Amino acid sequence: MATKRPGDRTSSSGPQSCPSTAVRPTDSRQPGAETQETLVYMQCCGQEAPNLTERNSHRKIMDRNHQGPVFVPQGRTERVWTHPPAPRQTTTPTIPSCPVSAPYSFWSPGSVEMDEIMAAMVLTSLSCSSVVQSSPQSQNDSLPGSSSGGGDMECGGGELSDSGSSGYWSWDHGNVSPALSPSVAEMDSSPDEGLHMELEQGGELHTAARSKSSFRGAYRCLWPSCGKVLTSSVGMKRHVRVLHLGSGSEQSPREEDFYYTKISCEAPADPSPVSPLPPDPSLVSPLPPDPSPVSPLPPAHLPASSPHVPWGSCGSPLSPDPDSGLQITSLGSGSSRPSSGPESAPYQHRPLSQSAPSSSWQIQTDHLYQACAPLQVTMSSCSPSPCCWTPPPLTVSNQHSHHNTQVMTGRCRSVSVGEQWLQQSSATNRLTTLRAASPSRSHCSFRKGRGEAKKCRKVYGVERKEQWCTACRWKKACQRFPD
DNA sequence: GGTGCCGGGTG
DNA sequence: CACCCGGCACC
Repeated sequence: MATKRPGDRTSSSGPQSCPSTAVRPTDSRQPGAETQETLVYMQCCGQEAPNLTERNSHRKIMDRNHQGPVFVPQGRTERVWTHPPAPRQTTTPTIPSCPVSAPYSFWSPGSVEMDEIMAAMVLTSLSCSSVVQSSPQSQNDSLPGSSSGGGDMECGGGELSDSGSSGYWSWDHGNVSPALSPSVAEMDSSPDEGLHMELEQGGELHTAARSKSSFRGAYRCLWPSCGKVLTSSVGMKRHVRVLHLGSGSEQSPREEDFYYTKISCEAPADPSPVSPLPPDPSLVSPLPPDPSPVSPLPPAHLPASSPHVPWGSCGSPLSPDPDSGLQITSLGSGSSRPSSGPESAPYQHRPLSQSAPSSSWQIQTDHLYQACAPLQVTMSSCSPSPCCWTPPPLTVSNQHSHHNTQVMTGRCRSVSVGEQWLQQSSATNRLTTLRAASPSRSHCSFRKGRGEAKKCRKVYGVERKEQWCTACRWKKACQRFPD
């Protein structure tokens, strides 16, 4: 019943999810995610991360993940959840070198502070660099002890990233540890990752400290809630294949190309904190790697893009950043979508190689699609208001997610697209998504604005009812063009 | 009023 | 389940 639903939302999602969200992103909501993040940050900053014990284990996992192509979402989630306790561990390390002095206050005992700190850090990092990467394993193993907090960061990032959120972590570390010149070691050897890029970035960042803009070429994952940025195409392909397409078996190698785009950005000086390409922590992949990317949705970019918001891993929407959307958008089809205002963001992202336009559409659609599902999940994880586009149903740990998942999940996958529709809808969808994202969690919801969604009825018309998806025919939620 | 979809009914 | 439809929220 309609009435009922709304109620649910409010009760579960609204209040609970964002208790005091407005102010602070990380609150009690999701202990797991938040804590984790916190942890990561701390470590990164502090580097020494005394608490590594737990970390280490995680790292290992991460490392594995990095190296190994296969990520198990579950792993991520679990890890994440496990963390919660960890934060406390962070003792008050004396971390002198962190550039970001203010934030560091986190050492101080309140978790709350931690949150704030995190937020600050995130902002900082965002401004500094957009590009991130999952870090290589090697560092992790070696441990943070060595001066580089970077290692930890990455680790943390890695995990997250692996899980889907990774990207942003990485950059965080970059930002965070500007002072620390990331030791070369950090960079690590794996060619896949395109570490060298990091190096450069790191170096620049460190040197210039976030203030300047460093140019980088990187590959950004276009997957809806994943904003992961890698320096190497190979690494990105792998990322896409593993995390988004599934173990990568089915898809033709080519397919990955559609899911990422090359970007060159000048970072830093970016005034807008949010904008940086955030690798969306959110995530990713739970969706079954559907080989055929067919989903009507336009690039979920928006949501994805914003994801950068570190906290929560939510993708983002905290602050509805138009910026984020930009990047992704571009790739859709260069020609077709000029760029909506927001898209024109400061960063210049270039759609790289997306070869066939048509394909790109599909991809986008998929993203959206997926995005939907994930969203719910994300929300849960995201602490603050934002909701999110994140992903993995796996993570479902929250209240919100429950219902969302149920609903969304179901729909996610079926779909064949009405191409035409896509184009039109894509634009609209985007908007929709944005909206949804920005408001608080609730949006994820089910009933979305009517006007924007095109369903079978609109697409095919009543006359061609045969072509409607069964759900539409039965007056159920449209499966073909899910919100 | 048209649409999208939940909730419920029937076979 | 598949197939329908009443009814309601949205637009």
